[in-house]
Amino acid sequence: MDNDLKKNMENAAAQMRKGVLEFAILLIISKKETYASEIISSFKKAKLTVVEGTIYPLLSRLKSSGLLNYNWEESKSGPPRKYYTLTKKGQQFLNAYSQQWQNISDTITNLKK
Amino acid sequence: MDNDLKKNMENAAAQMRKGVLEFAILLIISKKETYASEIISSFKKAKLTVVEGTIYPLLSRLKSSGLLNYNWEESKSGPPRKYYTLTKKGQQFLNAYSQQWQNISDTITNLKK
DNA sequence: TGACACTACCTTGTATAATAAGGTAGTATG
DNA sequence: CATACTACCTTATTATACAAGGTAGTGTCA
Repeated sequence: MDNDLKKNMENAAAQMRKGVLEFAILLIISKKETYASEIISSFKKAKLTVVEGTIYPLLSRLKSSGLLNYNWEESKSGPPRKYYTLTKKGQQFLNAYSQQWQNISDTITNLKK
Repeated sequence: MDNDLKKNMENAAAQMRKGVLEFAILLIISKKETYASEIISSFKKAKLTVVEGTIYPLLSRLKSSGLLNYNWEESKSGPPRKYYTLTKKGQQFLNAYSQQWQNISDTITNLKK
């Protein structure tokens, strides 16, 4: 069925997103401190769907691994937000991630030839 | 601990590999028909470690999803090999994968700015 | 010919993690 | 004060990478 193919492809896309998710989040936070809901919106704009059930546990993981910190900040239009920032360790980690990304990206480029 | 950081980074690298694994395998097979052990060697050369326990189930999955076919061929130096080829559906799938890759790759590039 | 190395296949059990679904609570607004 | 909206978080399910271990064909050489 064509539907089958479609479903498989969505699944495949999801697979790929996963791998870069953590990297992308660290990248985003390194640019400016931000909170979960805003991150989700950013991804949506970039056409990379990420849902709440994915991002909250992930941010918690990164926090308890010492890559992120957060502080509560009041919002003028809704409940308070957890603004995340990169720790020094998080920064080191992001650098390592960048290299990994480069390596994988090069590998794919080579395979395509 | 520094060791902790190291372990985390290896883990991160693994995460990233996962996402592109299926795509990379389809790419490799699209270039020339090949068998599991040879694919593992290819990855090793590209510094993307992949082990048997990963690749055999994955190839089976791709086969039963109709993306791959295989045929047994005798070897002059060892047991017979399962040579895999892309089906038409596999080819379509690979094309979709390529677009996905492009999208994600572009997104990362943008986030880096 | 029989022991060992090598290549190639495959399976089982475990751990991790993304996702779907559903829940709590603060703030704003008519 | 009811409703909408935003933002947080948790639980149960499912998928799957990997470590470890197993089977079997072929080659080598003493």
